[in-house]
Amino acid sequence: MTTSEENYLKVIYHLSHLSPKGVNTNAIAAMIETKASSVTDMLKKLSEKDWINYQKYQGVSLTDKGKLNAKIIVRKHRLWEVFLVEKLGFSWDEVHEIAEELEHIKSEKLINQLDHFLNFPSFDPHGDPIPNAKGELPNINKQLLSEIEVGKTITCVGVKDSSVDFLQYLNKQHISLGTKIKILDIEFFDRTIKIEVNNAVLVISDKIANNLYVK
Amino acid sequence: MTTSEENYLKVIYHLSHLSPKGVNTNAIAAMIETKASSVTDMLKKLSEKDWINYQKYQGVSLTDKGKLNAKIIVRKHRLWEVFLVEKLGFSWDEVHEIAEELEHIKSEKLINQLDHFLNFPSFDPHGDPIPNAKGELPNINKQLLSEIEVGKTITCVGVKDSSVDFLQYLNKQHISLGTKIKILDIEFFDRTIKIEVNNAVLVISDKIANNLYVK
DNA sequence: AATATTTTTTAGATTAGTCTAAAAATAAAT
DNA sequence: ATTTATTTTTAGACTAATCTAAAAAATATT
Repeated sequence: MTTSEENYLKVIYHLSHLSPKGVNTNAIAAMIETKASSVTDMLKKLSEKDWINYQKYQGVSLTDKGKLNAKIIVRKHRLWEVFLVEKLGFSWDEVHEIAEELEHIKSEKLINQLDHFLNFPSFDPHGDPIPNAKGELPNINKQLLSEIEVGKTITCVGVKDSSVDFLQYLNKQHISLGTKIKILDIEFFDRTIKIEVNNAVLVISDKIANNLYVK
Repeated sequence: MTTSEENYLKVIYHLSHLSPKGVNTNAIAAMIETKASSVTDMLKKLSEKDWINYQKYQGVSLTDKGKLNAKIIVRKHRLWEVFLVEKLGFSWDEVHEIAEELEHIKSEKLINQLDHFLNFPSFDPHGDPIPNAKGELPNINKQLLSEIEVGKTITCVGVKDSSVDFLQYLNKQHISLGTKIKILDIEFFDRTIKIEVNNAVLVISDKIANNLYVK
């Protein structure tokens, strides 16, 4: 499997959660930052290898084989992210790009030894679940902060948007995984939320609340 | 710098120690496992970028810029090897291939943090010196076992040939870095050497003695 | 239902790295 | 000093992954 093929599988895997009935060519092109025509070419190749179900103009889905391959890549990506943060002292907003390269290193033994070395973590530094060696995902029960009612105190367990910008916003507010948050008030007009974090009061937008997972 | 370019620089760096007056096209081709014509094409490109001194039919040498780049790749390769052995529990005969991939991961911060995490090692699992971030190599004083005289007791500090076959031979004989070896006798006829290792007597060939570094 | 818009695919070209086969230069042997 | 052998380079072709431009299919709009 080439690096390029792996990237396509991974992107289709992620997009198929948003559009379960079939992933569009243009959506893939946007994620990979390439042209739709390049995507079509690759889809034919992936279909040839039986990793995706592809019918012209119909959108694609992963086969079982393709899904397992995709999960193994996601597993590698997330384990390397844990390594970078836990062992090498990187911050959670610096690791994605490096993990994008590390995820393509081939050795199966490497990744299983790494898993062991890291003590078989279930979640990466952004709270995303790490598939085990069989591709199985840990159970998760988490909600968006925007779904919590006034008065409740919850714990931050993940981010939906793990862009550098959002992560750095959270750094600035001293919000990280494990941070306790109390919902003080929700403004009806614009869904702005007043919260208590680290013994301080903070007002956050709808957009923030829609990208923070809590439990 | 592409992975392929990095591999050429690395190979030229290693070969230039064996043939300091200029590295031959065919020698490079043999190491990279490619054809001489492919090497010629790449030499033109590397020369274009000012990483090698190249004149048709004359053999090549690295420029200062090229040498520094090569050393950074060697640094990465050897640091990853230390990581694999020290942290992930790999054996010294398993790490080369994986490090061949890891050495091409781009982040400079990554490699410096890894260096720190590993406690700034000076030598890799085969006893080869690790360049520091500036490309400087640690001082080494080592000799081949074949150069030691009868009666001396020395310590194994490295291997010249780090092929899987040789390393596994050493595993079988329980010889590793740090192992003490006493020279009991040298057979004049075939340069076979009788040694004492781990409280046992062992006879080793000329070829073995020519590939073990000791101090 | 016909037309316009968007999405997707095809056709043909490009680039990096490789290859084979043949030509040219260098080195070795008579 | 020729001839022979070896090494290196050139010329032209191939593959994977990409691109642009145009055609075809699907979807949305009137």
